Amino acid sequence: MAKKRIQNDDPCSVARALQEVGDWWSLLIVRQAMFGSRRFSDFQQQLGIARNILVDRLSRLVETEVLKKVDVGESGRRYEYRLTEKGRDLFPVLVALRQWGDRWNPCPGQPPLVLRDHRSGQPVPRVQVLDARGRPLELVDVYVDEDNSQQDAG
Amino acid sequence: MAKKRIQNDDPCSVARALQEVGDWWSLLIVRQAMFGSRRFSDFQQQLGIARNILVDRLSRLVETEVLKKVDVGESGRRYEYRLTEKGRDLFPVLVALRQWGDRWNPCPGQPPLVLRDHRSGQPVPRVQVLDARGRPLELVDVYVDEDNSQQDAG
DNA sequence: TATTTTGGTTGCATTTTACTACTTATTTTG
DNA sequence: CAAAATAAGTAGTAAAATGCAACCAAAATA
Repeated sequence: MAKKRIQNDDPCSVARALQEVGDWWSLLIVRQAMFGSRRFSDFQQQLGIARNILVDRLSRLVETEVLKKVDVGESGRRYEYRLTEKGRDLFPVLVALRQWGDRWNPCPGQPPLVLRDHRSGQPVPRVQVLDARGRPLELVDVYVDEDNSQQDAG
Repeated sequence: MAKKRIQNDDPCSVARALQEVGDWWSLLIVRQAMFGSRRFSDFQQQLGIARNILVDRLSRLVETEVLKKVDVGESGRRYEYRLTEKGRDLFPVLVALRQWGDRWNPCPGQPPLVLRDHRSGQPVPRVQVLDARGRPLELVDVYVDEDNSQQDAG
C-alpha cells in the first residue's frame, strides 16, 4: 500500500497543502506554468516527465483547481493548462523554495538564476516571515495557537 | 525506474530544493521538527509513517544537512534529530505553505491552527514576496534574469 | 534480573514511477 | 485535397518506492 494520499482531513494545513502539491512533480509543473508553459507538450519536453505521469499530475492539479484546462483550438483537442488564482498563490512558496535552494545548494558551475522585478530591475529580496509591524520573525519567535481564541496585541 | 532523484545538477534551484525535501514526508518531518519533535519515535507516532521509510527519510535529511543526528544518552543508542540552520531556514517555506493550505483548503470542521508571535500575540500575517522597498510583488511583476548581469535600479 | 523502550532491520505485498511504443484527432504543408 | 507532422493522450511492462507487520539488540527502567 503505497502513499497515504487518503487523509484529506489532516488537521494540519501543511499536510493538506502537501497532499495537493507535495510530490516531486507537481510543484515543478506549477513552477513551469509560472514561467509561461501552458501546453501538454511544453511541460513534457521541458520537464522530461513521462507522459502518463504528466497526464496524472495535470489532471490532479486541475481537480484541485491549481490549474484549469482551457480548450483552445477551433474544434476541440488543443488544450492549455493555465494557473488559477489558487495556483498563482503558490508564488511565495516557490520563491521561498527557490531562495532556499540557491542559498543551500548553489549549482556548482553557474550562478543562480536571479529573480528580478520589472519595476526596479533589482533582485527580489529573500522572502521572510514578518510580524504585523513588518519585523522579521524566526522560528523561535512563533507558536501555534491551538485553541485559536481572539487575542489583543501584547 | 521510479523517481528521478538523480539529477542533482538541475540548473533550477527549485528542482534542487525539491530533490532534498520534495517528497511527501520530508517537509512533514521538518514541520514536526519545528514543532519540537526530536526523537525517532516521536516522528513515527505523530506522523504515522512506516518505520523503514522514516529511517530512510531521516538519514537522507541528515545527509543533506537539514537535520543533524545527535547522540544523547550515556553510552550511545539514544539519538535526537535536530534542525540545522539549513533546516530552520525552511521556516518561510513552511509558513507560506501552511498559509496557502489554510486559505485554499480550510479544514471543514475546525478553524485553522493559527501561528502567532510571542512578542505581540498577534497572528502571523501572510508571507509575501516583497521588492527592495517592501512593496508586494505578484507573479506578473517578476522575471527570471537568465544572464544574471549586475544592473542598477531603474 | 526482568521488562519496557528506543531505534532500528527484514521480508513481502501493493502502488507508483518510468520508459517505450502505439493511437487518434487536428493542424500544417505540399 | 492528400500527406505529413504535431498534440494529447493510452497501454504494457519493468523497476522502484511505499506500507505493514514481525523481528531484534542495546539501553533504560522497575
